[in-house]
Amino acid sequence: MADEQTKTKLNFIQQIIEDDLANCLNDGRVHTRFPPEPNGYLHIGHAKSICLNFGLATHYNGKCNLRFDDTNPTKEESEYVESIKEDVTWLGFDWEDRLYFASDYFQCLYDHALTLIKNGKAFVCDLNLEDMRHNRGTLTSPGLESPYRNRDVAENLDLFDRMRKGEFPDGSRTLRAKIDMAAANMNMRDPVMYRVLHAAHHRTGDDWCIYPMYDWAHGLEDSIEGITHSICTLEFEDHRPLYDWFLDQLGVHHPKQIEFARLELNYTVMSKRKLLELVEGGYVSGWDDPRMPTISAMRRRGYPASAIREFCARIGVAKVKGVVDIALLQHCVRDDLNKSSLRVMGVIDPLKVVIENFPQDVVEEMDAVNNPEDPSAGTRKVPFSRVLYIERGDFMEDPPRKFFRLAPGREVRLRYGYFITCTEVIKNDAGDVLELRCTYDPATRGGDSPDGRKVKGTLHWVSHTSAIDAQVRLYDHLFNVVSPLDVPEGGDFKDNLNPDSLQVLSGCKLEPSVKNAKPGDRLQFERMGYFCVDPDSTEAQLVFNRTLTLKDPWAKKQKKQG
RNA sequence: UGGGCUGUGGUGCAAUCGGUAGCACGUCUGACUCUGGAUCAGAAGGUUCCAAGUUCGAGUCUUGGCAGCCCAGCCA
Repeated sequence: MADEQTKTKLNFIQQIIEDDLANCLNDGRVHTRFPPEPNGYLHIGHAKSICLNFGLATHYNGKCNLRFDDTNPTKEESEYVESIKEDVTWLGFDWEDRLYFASDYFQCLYDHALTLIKNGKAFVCDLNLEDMRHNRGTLTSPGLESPYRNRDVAENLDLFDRMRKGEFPDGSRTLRAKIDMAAANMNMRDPVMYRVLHAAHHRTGDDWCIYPMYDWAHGLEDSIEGITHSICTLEFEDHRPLYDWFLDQLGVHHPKQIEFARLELNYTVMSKRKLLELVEGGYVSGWDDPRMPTISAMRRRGYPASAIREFCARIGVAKVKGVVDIALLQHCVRDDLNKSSLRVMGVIDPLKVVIENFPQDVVEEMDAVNNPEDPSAGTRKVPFSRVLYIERGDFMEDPPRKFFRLAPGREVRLRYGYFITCTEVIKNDAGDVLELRCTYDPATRGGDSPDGRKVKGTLHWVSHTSAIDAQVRLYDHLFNVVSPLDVPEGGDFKDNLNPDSLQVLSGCKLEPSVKNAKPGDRLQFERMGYFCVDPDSTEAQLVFNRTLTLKDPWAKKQKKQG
């Protein structure tokens, strides 16, 4: 697989790694990991982390583990584990035989906790949630030490053992690290290491009724796996001293944690909690609704993995929190698809055209180029006949200046077909255009005029004789504002949902060559954009998602003028 | 009236030992074209958060401010 990271200059993480390498740290080893919690589907922000961690590993000839951080059984499910594995693989990365789970380490973590207790560095606390909160103090004032803080080792050992055996109800007791209730860093104020939780775990079932907290588990997991560089997001900067403390107390392998800014994209939200809310509230059809910023949604929509990787390489890595313009992602997708997509003609909003001087029962086979960017893609035949369809938007009865397409009395080219001239407009009583009558110039077969005559417009079209009916789903931003989370007092981010983000069109007409398209296949419908066959397709009807439109200055101008 | 982190064109990133700000996306012009695509050529856009200092020279160093983000879950 192409290593996009080699193309760019060193980012600050690579600089740190190269310094470490130069100093012979970790025997020259580079070992990273991608540690998702299986409580939701992966999104484009995770793709950044995945590309970073796996990319760094391949770049430095190291390894990258996939480890599920499943320390909270109340939120985690196997469905998420499976989707995450699928997404990482689809993105093009391989954890080989290094698939791990935090739950694999529960016993090990427990034993380490025993060590801390024996060394007087951890204690069982009987404070309830409210009292503990109260005793924690505030950002500007120190906390109060727990009255249970100085229990002796034997009692702590006994109580912790009984916690594990299930003698105490949820929330009644915790195991806490004994650090410093007056620390300016809140994370150091005797943090909870274990809580009692009588909940079934997706992998360990009912084996445990106490579960380790993230802060206790995470750094140790990295240590156990021999991770050299623990790359995580900015909000864990203040947690680093705590991980350092645990690791130093235990005297175990000590990875170096490096924090970077997570990806934010405009016109969308990136929090798993909010995405879950959209899914559960039925605002979208599921985690893979093509409007979602999830990897599975992008895959379904037709974004190539290579385009996502390229995007992740281009946005760079830094500690500055920012918001990337979704236009950059779209640019990467277009750039990728432009080179790789086979072209085909499809009319999304059909308008019937009758070529009056074209013979009744003749069907001609026209030669069409499959991909002008790639001659090796070859050509195909497209049927042309007396009755065909063009895009409704390609005709205007009373066109404005600079409208290059069809209008009464005007001549345009049908791509790979003939020049046609509109001679008559047939309307119903309401004035809606029902069909167009045209004539064609037989001398322009294939789309070139022997007399050198030029036309301004070239239209795509589909022959009525062999058109395939399809459903096409058009998408726009899920939210209609740049920053969906910016809401007035009392507002909700869902108020910013774009009511027109999905448009479903049926009766679209496609050229016969797409007949055997399979879910996941990507095509360009000439002039209309890139499309991808949706899994909802049936024998009876193909369903296409529009991945993206082509760049369209005309449409943009129209939109600007309202 | 705590701690941590961060401030470079609209946006995202660059700028080796301090050497006079560059790339990409976006925007706007043209050219070309059997996709109003692609491609090509060009333009606009920056007191590098502010101030003082060191220096021949500061985005880079020093000091002092200011602003933004994160932290008070038995979530991760």
